[in-house]
Amino acid sequence: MKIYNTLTRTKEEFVPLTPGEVRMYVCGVTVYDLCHIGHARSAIAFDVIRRYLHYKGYRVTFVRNFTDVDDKIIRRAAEEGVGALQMSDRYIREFREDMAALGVLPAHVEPKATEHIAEMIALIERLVAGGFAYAVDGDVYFEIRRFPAYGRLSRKNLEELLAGARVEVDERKRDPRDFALWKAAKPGEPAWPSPWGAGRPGWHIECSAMSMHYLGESFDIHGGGEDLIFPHHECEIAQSEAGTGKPFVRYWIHNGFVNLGAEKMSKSLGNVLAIREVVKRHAPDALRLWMLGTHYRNPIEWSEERAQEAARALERFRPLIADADRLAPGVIGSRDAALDAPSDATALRSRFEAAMDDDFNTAEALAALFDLARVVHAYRNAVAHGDDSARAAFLGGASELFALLRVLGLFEVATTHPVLLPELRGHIEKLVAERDAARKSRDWTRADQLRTQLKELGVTVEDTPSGSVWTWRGV
RNA sequence: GGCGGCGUAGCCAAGUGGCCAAGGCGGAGGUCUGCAAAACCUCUAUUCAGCGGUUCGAAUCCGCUCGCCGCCUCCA
Repeated sequence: MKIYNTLTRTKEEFVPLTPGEVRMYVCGVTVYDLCHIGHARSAIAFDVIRRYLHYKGYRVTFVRNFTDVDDKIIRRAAEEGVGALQMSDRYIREFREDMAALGVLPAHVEPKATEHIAEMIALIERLVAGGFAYAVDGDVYFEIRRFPAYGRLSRKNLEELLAGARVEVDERKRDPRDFALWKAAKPGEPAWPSPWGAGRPGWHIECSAMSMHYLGESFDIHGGGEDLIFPHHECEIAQSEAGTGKPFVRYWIHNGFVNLGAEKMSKSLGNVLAIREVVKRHAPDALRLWMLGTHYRNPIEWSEERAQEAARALERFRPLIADADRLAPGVIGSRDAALDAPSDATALRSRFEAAMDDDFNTAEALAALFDLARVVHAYRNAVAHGDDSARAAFLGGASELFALLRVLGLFEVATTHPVLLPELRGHIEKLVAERDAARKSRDWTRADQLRTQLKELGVTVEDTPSGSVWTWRGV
């Protein structure tokens, strides 16, 4: 399996530190507002990576943090007249709600910065003791010059960084490029006691402290949006490696942006589309399929039309569930229903795996699954036309297909449809039976009338040689 | 200014040296069907922004030109 490593800008063979085990950390969100579809992309990209590693048989430990103390949180909380922690708690709940709606699995550990202040202080003390950091008036800064590898991840030239620095120069710093590890408290701000006085952590230190706390001083994968490469991840490497003297992370993975129109979506530009809004109009699987159609490192442009296309594409898979379920209830969902897939299906599974092994190429992997769907549909047609020998191939192929779709987080629930009330179900079944009777007596007018009536209830009726099949997709 | 990315069919999007350039959406024709829906089959890029070069061979490597975008500041 190959992974594109931002550190080397090449695809590298993936070799975890401990055989059979993967430890990964992904930078989560700063909780001061609702999440937008850019956050959704990052979450889904790493959700798929994590699922695929699990599928490959690795024991995965996945950590995703919450930044719950920060300038923006403090400012927003002050504006709304609520406590900072109260505000961050609220948006953590909102985040979890959004992730659940998107079918993104929870991380194994979801640490909050405010609950790991002690680990941060300990790390900062190590840095000060090692001569990598210095305290000024209750602030503590990391001294960039003491860490020559600074700039390696983002390929920044330190001299140019200095020349191009647009930040206002803080005279107390030894070097304008030095960054804050600890910030002295201003009146009214959340603060914790520390050897340098009351204050709060700088942004970067939390991820170093929490990732090493849960995953060890060296671990396998660290991810996030590509905007985090500099300065965030650059600073994390500096702090962590200066503190421990050990390599911090083996593989750095960064996802591309979601653009709105031609422009990057960002809160500071004010052009954001909340996940909350999007899931009102589009099925989670449609959004996921849309995103996975583009490689995770490439930019992707949001549009309603793209999402609708994805929803139509999804319909190539869906009818197979209902049919497989009718022939052999439970086959699709259950793991122990080990059916032998026909050889054309297993060949496509190999193609799926080869694509995913190549830096998680979900676009290519999906192509294999659409091809697999075509194969399974052909078996389905054969069964529908009375060829009983195709039955096993159909069921085996279908269970293979949906097992692989689930690796991408699609069709998680085997029979995804809204809850159908028993009374409505009874009513529908009565109409379908009535229509069947009309068809038997060749009363086509009546049959078509009933089809129209059913359609108004959200029911699609398909006539097959083995009888009429109906599906309900809500009204 | 520095660093990086992108430009592939009507639209979206894989492919980064060599079988006919994946797949999806859309479109055209056909099979099946009482009608229909779904599905299946066939077709829909002699060509990969443009121009030069390297090579037996390039969408893929190199150079130049044009166009678009990101990072360098909080940001997934």
